[in-house]
Amino acid sequence: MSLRLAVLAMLDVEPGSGYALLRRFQNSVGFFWQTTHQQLYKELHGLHAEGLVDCLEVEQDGKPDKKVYSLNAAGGAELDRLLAEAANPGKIRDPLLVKVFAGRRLPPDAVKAELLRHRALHEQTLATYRGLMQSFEMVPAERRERYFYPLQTLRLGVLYEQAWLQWCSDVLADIAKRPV
Amino acid sequence: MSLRLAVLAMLDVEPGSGYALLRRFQNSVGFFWQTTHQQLYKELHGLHAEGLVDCLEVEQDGKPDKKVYSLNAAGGAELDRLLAEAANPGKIRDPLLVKVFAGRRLPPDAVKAELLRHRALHEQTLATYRGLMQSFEMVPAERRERYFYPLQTLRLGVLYEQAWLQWCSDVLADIAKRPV
DNA sequence: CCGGCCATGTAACGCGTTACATGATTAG
DNA sequence: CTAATCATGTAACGCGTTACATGGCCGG
Repeated sequence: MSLRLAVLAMLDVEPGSGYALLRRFQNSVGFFWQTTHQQLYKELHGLHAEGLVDCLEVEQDGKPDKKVYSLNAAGGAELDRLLAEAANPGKIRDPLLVKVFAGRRLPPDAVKAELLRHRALHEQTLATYRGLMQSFEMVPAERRERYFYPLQTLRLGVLYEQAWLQWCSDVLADIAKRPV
Repeated sequence: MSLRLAVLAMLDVEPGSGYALLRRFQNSVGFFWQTTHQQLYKELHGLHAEGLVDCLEVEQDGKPDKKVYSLNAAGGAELDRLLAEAANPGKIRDPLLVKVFAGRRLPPDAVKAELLRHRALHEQTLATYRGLMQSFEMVPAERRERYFYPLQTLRLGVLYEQAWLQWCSDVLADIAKRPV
């Protein structure tokens, strides 16, 4: 149900076409709840069929026509209902940990290489989150209140990536210390 | 493919029935790659059909019969092949973040309550991981080498839960600081 | 007697991913 | 000329979850 919640929340902020929503998605909620355009369109169809969103077809010149979706009263109620439901924490699900678990079977250099690669990837993601957080700081103070909660989610992203970086470094250090 | 990798890795350590594997799973790899008995049995059937594991039916008295699976040469080769493949980092996927993202629509107390609940859950999980790490310390030094890699994965669990705890506390503090 | 453990499975459904498909405009 | 952007969709497949199903043994 989180995709539905995410879509309704996006539409609550601002109406938009599936395409536009997807791009907004990928630069915000998408960091901690991924989706594809196929799923998004399907969800929008579903929401429309249930009467939770309104749809307006807009003709454009030079660009394909689009369908602009917006939240209606029923959709707002549904959003509030979903927000009131308790959610369980998501669980860790990372292929790298499965590989490291079985690391004994691999030559140490292969493990090291993979850890270095992942550390670099996590550094990149961390930089992305930091960049986004900085861009929030440029929002004028009177409008910053609107972005209070989205900003908080980014803070988790930063802590999350830092934890992974720390771990990659720790494990690399431990491997180096091992008797050969 | 991570389930397959995890199953092969478990069988590499020690053969066992689907049921026994599941329990071992839930106290080790299962922390960062979840599965259910249904999926496990399916995977074992598949591995057997592909000739990657051997299966021995064992009759027991007082208990139902069981099928003990063990890794064969082909399975070992497959395991090494999967281990050699590069894996991508898993992405964050947590409903709580979706909710917090849309937090504006909720009364602050509801957000606080949910954060407190999640903080308690993460504290529990952290305690579990810490307990498991301690039990590793009791393994005699000469056999500890075998558990080097599994122990490393637990360290990530600890860092991960600590990051979440930190975040819950940070957000709660920030909410408290806000102008009402 | 009831619930939990041991042990294995089938079936239905939904979510997620990948591939396939179209077609105009614009920037390099 | 090529690639990207805008814009929407269908189809197939596999992974994951939940429910359903069975049945003996053991401890409280």
